[in-house]
Amino acid sequence: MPGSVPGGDTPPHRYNAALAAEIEARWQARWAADGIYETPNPSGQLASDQGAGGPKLFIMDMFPYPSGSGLHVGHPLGYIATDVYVRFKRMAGFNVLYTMGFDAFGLPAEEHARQTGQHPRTNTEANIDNMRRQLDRLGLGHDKRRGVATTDVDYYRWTQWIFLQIFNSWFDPEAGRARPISELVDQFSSGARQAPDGRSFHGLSEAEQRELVDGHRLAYVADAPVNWCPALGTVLANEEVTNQGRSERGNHEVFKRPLKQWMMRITAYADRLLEDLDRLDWPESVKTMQRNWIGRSEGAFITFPAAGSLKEPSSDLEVFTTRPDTLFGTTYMVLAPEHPLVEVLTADAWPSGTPDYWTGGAATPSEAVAAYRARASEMSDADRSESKSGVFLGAMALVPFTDSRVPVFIADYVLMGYGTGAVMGVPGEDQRDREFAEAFGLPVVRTVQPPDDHPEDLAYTGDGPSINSRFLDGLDVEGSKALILERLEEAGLGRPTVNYRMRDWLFSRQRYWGEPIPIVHDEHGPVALPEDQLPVELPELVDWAPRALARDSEPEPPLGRVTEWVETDLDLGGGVRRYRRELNTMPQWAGSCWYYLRYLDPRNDGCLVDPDVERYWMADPEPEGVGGVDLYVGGVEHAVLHLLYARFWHKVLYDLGHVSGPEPFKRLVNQGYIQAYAFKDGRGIYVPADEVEGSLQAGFTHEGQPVTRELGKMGKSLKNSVTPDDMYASYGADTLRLYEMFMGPIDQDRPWETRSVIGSQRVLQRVWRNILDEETGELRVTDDGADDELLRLLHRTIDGVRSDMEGMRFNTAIAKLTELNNELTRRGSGAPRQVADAMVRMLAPLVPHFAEELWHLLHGDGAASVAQTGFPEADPALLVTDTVEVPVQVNGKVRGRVTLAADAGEEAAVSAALAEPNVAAHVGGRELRKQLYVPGRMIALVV
RNA sequence: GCGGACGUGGCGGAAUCAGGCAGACGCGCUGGGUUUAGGUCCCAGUACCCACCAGGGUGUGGGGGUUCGAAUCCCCCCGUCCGCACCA
Repeated sequence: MPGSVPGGDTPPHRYNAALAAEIEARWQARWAADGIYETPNPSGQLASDQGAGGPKLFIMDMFPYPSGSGLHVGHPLGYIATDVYVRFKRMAGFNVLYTMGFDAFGLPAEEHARQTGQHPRTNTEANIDNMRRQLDRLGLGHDKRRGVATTDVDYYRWTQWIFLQIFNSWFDPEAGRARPISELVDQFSSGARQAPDGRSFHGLSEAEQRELVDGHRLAYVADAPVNWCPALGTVLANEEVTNQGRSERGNHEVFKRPLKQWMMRITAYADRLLEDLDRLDWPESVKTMQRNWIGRSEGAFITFPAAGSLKEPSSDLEVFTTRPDTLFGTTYMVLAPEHPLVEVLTADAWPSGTPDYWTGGAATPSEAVAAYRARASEMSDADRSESKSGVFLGAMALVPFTDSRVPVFIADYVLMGYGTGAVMGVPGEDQRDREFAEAFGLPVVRTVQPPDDHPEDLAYTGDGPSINSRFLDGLDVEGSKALILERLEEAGLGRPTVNYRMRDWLFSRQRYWGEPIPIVHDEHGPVALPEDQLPVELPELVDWAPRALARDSEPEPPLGRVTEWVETDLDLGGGVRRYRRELNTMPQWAGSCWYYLRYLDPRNDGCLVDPDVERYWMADPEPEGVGGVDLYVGGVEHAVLHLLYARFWHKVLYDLGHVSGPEPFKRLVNQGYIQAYAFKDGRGIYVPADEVEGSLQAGFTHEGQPVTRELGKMGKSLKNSVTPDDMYASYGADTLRLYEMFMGPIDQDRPWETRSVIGSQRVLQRVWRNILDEETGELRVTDDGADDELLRLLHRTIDGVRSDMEGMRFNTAIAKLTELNNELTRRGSGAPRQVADAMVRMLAPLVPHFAEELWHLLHGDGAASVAQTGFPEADPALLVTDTVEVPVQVNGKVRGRVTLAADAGEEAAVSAALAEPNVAAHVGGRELRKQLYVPGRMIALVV
């Protein structure tokens, strides 16, 4: 334990873990008592008598889930970074809103409840307390009054309120935005908008009217195939299912199951979610992930009349394609195995001449289809991609504008969830179709002339003149697309369309520990509760007994067990009636979709946020700006889910006039992960990393046995966690903060090395010693002014640290401060007061307790907090120098340095360079072919 | 396969935005000092090779190019990490 040796000869006033602990506790208590991190609102309950000074800034971390297992040193990395930045900005004169809440609904608390019988709220609150304790020790400058937990009834009341806003809205495609559902009802009612089948709205029954209107809502109930995860006892959003078809949480099996579920119409916002990405200051990787997730592609729907072996003559096939120009290269069609037309199209018997390998060896098409479907449902997605498979339906389809009849197959390379679940097979122009055609002996017709060097056996996807395409021949891809679409539209057989990979957001969960959905049901469907009946509080639920979570079980919302709660008598307008409550709860993402808004006005019980307060913090100063949180820091794992859902909700609230800008998060930074070495023994079992001995050269051992080293995520499973509590005990919170910020750029992953932490403590010890005598505790600062050289170094440091802090390059800011302090150390005497003063203020954002202690030693106990002083400003006059030392290159190699007047011209610079002996030796009297002087940077000579 | 990011000492990283002294700062390591000892703390050295020094040569994954000058800009290749992945 460095610095904590008892009874040694450690000087009594050395800065070590014990002293740090005392300083940190003392200042944290004082800061809390003085409320120095409380940020005023412009009006309302959190306004200040002094008013809100300086330009506003809203800085946020992604709020954590209060896990029961505690923190490791990787967790606070982002929090420390935002805290340093916030403190810097406050000292630079900004009114900064900075706080933290908890995303506290979720599965783990409910699982814990099932195991222990303890109410999830008890467990959740205990976890929050523990996490607060660990985080408070870091000295983060949060405005504690503003922290919220999504599980607070006063909070989820507003989550439910937002749900009602969404439920009570529809997306008007002409206006391109959400509007109140009442305006849609008015349109139907007045006849301005026709019901789809041309009937008058007033001619519809109540049930029909409700169904029509409900079908337009942004939150709606749909009977759709959903991801049912029996092991978790709930359905999951597409976003929560991995590519392997398993649950992201826990890696459990997930099954497709048709169910009535709440959906959110996020697809209506697909284009706006895509377009506005261009206006955000976000990492390019995150924008790319969102673009890929939305998956916009322009193409066309084309109708292929079914031909032959028809049970129903009208069962035409509609496909989606991005390449309508290749229509005449269609030599077959494929439906997804689950496609609803499969039953209709499947022939009674194989047409004569059907090859055996088209039948899957079955006696009839129906048997082949049944067998293929059964096989496909058992195969994992990974197995599927191995090779192309499928079976013939015995049916044919007609290619538009031709007499060409092509066979119809089902195959699992066509997905029901994308486009129409049916494709036209064009093996000449699509490599997947090519592979299928080869497997099934289907003809290949090229419709675009490939270049001469294009391999014969590959599809050609590039541009070129159309061939074998009738009236398209000779046109390029672009021209062919335009003409074929024109002809298809004339013929009523096709139209341009935009297709998205993104689907609507599946919003309901069969869980207890989530926000109740504020809906009741009557015989016609869902009815919104009026706002004055919010919150709908979670009923107490005592029955935590686990249910059988068998593979073939049905989703069962736990709230259904609270029978006296389920049935409720309400007067929603037409007198008291009996309603049945909605039993599903919201997904964990709901609470995190809008918490940044509640930070602004956490105690307001009249609205979710006061409009005046919202505008102050969220409106963009630039007229073209998107507004929102000025800086949002969090892990890249939320690139799609949380950040997409929050943007969607924010846009709905924007359309309805509740917020002032279209985007919630103007600037996003992803902090890197802290990795740690993990060690495996000979059996491949991880051993506790802190018990391993040895080195890379000598080899690593655990209890005498050799172990192998690898780098991985810090955590329990790799037995390589290091906790902040360990670091507080060994070094103190300020050293931990300094080390984490010094390790590297904020957005980069980096390996944790406990043995390196000592370096950051040494830096602080040396600063301490330059200001204070370790033996006596007396100040060592001198009242002599700093000499010119030191003063210039100080101001260069201020200039550099300021711009590094501004750019969140804390590692280089720390390096510059270390250099300044090393210079003081080199000089040996005490630091001149003005230098000590500036250095302490520059350190204050990084090591707030340490700096506060020194600040008060320098200025007396009655002084204001260093956090409330200004950040030092560089004197421009001290940044320019009279003379500069410039390297001299001869033929591209540095051969010497000369000192020049700062304003020296090229001739003076070159003659000074030639006078330098080593330069002269390399020039060797030869004639200069070229000379140039980049003022202050470089003299280059060419001979 | 497609898309993105990246590649610098034994290690983390700096210089990359704007081409201009590569290796700031820290860890580790080596030597020395303090200390009864270990640890702590302090001082010096530390890219590689040659050299007593002065100095010279090589060097930023590899190859090529632009330039007086390239870690930085351009092209090709190799490698690592991340995301997507039969999306019609």
